[in-house]
Amino acid sequence: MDAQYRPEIIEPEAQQHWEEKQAYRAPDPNEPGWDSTKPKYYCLSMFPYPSGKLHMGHVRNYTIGDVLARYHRMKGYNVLQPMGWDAFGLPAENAAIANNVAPAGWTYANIDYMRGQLKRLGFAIDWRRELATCKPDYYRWEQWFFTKLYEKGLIYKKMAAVNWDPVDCTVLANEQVIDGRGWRSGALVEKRDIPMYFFRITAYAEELLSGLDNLPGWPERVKTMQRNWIGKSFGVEIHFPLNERHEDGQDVLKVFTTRADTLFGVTYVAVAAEHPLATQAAANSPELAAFIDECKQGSVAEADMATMEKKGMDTGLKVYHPFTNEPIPVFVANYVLMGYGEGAVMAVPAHDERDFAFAEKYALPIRPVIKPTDGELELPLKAAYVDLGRLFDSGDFSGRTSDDAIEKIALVLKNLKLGEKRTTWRLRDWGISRQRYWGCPIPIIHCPTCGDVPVPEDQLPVVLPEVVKIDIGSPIKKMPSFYECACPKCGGPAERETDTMDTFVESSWYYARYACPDLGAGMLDERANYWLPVDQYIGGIEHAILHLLYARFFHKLMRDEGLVSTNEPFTNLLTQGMVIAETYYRELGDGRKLWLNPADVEQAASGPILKSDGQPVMAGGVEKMSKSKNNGVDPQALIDQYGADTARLFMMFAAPPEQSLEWSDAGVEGAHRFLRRLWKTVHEHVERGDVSAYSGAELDSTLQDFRRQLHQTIAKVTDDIERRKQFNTAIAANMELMNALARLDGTDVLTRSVRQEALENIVLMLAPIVPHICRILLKALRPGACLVGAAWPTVDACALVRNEIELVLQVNCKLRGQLLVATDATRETIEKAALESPEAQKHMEGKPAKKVVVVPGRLVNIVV
RNA sequence: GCCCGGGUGGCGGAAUCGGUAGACGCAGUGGACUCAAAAUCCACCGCUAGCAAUAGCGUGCCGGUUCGAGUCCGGCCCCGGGCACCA
Repeated sequence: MDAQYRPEIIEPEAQQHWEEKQAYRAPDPNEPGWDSTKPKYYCLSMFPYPSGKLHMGHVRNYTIGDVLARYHRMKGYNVLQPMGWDAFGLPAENAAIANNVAPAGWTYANIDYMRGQLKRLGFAIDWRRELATCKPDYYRWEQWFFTKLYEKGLIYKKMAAVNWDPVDCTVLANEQVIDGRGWRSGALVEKRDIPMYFFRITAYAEELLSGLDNLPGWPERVKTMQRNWIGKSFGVEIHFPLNERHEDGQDVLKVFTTRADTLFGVTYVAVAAEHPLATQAAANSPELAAFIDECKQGSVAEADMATMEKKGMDTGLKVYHPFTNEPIPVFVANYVLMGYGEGAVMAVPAHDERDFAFAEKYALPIRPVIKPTDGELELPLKAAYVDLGRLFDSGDFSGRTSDDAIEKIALVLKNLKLGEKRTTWRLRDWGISRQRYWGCPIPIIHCPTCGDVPVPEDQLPVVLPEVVKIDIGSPIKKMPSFYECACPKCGGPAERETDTMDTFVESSWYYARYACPDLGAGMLDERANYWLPVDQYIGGIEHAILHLLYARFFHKLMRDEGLVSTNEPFTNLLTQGMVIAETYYRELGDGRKLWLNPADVEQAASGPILKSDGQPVMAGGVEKMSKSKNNGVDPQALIDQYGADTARLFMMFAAPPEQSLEWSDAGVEGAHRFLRRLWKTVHEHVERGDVSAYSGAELDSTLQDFRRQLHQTIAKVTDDIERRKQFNTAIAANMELMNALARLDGTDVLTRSVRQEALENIVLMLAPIVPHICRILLKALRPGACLVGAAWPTVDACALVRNEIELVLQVNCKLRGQLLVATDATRETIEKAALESPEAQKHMEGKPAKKVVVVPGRLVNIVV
């Protein structure tokens, strides 16, 4: 064994060895190497978008996955850890325009570079399963599945709003709309309705909601976010007649409310700008038409809708209160969403904050009808009273509680045929059409006679041309060779759909395809049912809702198509916190921002400056590492300087996985120092000659204490990795053990055998985190041993036994000393010993004890 | 704006079920080794007062429950993630 720790030599050597031996190949059932007695463990990290280089978030994500994969391998599982590329997406098009290259070439070059980086980090990946979603052998099955769903009616077409840039004449992603303007053109963005395909995710809303209750391995916060997102709410649909006389079959304005108890407090109703009533009223009011146009400005993003100034305009139309027949004005309001509920809301300013603000702004009446169950309202209201309570000024319903009134009002409305109880969902159907080039083509042919016809299976895949010239707008929309085709039904001339699919579609089923990436005859085969569900899924918390909900949805779609047999795709979920970093930018002349990488910026006395020109830059706040804000930190420099093990160790030691982490490389030295110390310790030990690990001779108290710490550490580290998934404390425990080992001097055989036992176990415990160095150290300690196939350490229960324990002694909750008692001491003995101890006597100052609290194994607190 | 998290020394963090706040590491200070430096090793290291023993304060802020709160409850402030076309 070399006296020096040289990661630059041992790491590539280990990686080459693993690759040659296919050490991390995960055998499928009945393949060579498959062992039917081993339980399977499918460990999956979210695949990366090939943006160019890895960033620290990737290192964090994949190291967590690798630690869990390697740990379970040591525990005797048949472990699958695959890797692939979420290869379609917007950044490829942007890069293509900026550098005048084709998105495909750019993407493949990035994949090659990033694959090299992943291999350099030494992850135990089965690389033969690698897939890229932009390859036809992957997306052809997505297209095939699309046609199946289309035939089942689970996909349909409707009009929906997009961000329209009127200067570039192109659709913009929400990310490309900044302060209501197109990022390239700077033009004011408009909402425009275009036809789009939708996945009927709402048909699965109930199951997506209830299924969360059967996912104990998911973080509660993710389940809460998904529940809120799905947003099942029970309420009442109320019909406001458009005519004064209530007659059957008359026109009504439908609204949905969860607060039917406030019905007598309605002082106006508000409809969305796209609502038919608004259109009708605008026909003879140019002023209103102008206002409706104004509402159509701005982006379609909900965050923009919710933060913009609430505006409205009276349509002049009236509806009539279903109970009192009172006329109620109809407003058009920019905050009412056409896509949610009925595109109309009843407004109760007294009991809704938004309505209250709106009513104050437009001097509309505020009519309180709910008061606290055990008190009175302070009138006039200074703010909306939004809690449930008791009704007043509400006709026959006055005096009832809110809950009671909601039931009763729904019943009476139903009898009047003016409404009924209803369940609504916040979840909307999933629009998947994108007017972009670099995505999976939607397999539909538009025929003037037959309408929309799905592409037959034998004509799949619809291949996306990879060699294109790209500027603003999708090249396939200008490419007759792509879109001109014959109708599969009637054979007449027809046109192919030129929209592509949302990239979330590819990432909704890739986890299943890893089981059988080579399958040419179908989407999935029996191997998927062996490996699925994923036992451990690891990825960023930013995917808590969309990606994870879509993947759950897709799994159910695949189940109902008979492709998989389980209900949920991911049994256990670990949501890693974001790696965040400061963002820096400079304003360009036209108001746009040029984002600068933190690596190119340094802190001067005057503030941040660009290293290259020494001129100041603006700090834009701390955000998740991303391509668009250019604040990703490339791990390559770290790997080059210290090696993969140090990068992995430091990343795992920096913070627990679920916590967000502001990037700083302060402390990398310490991680590296620890590995050098570990190397040196093993080297010195083995240089003294072979010794076998301790096996049961009589020990003095020092060695006994040390062995107890060793086996406590094994227990703790096992629990930290397996249950707590907290690696920083697992590393810290090993560091403490190393510190204790360093204090253990003595070169007799017994001490050396205990040291051998400790070092073997430390090396095995650290192996999932720093596999390269541990591979060499294990070989040095146990000549002939191999890390691949090594077993996880076990706890020697005998080493943990102790006769006495130390309790904390408190007087009035203040720490006053320690108390050594027998492990099996009774409460009475402990109390007596505590009261008699000199520390207690001193601080009790002769006063009698009011109470003595004994917490077994922990402390005694004497209250005086 | 709405939904979900987080806030502990100079810094990253620990305290797992309400029981010793600050493990482990970084930075810093002092020392050993060295011609010197690097590396390594040893010691100290929350704040205030004190020579010290020790005392008081201390987990974003305000209040509450409890013998006991970083941990539980109520209210606020700040930071991060998501908001359906970034992935």
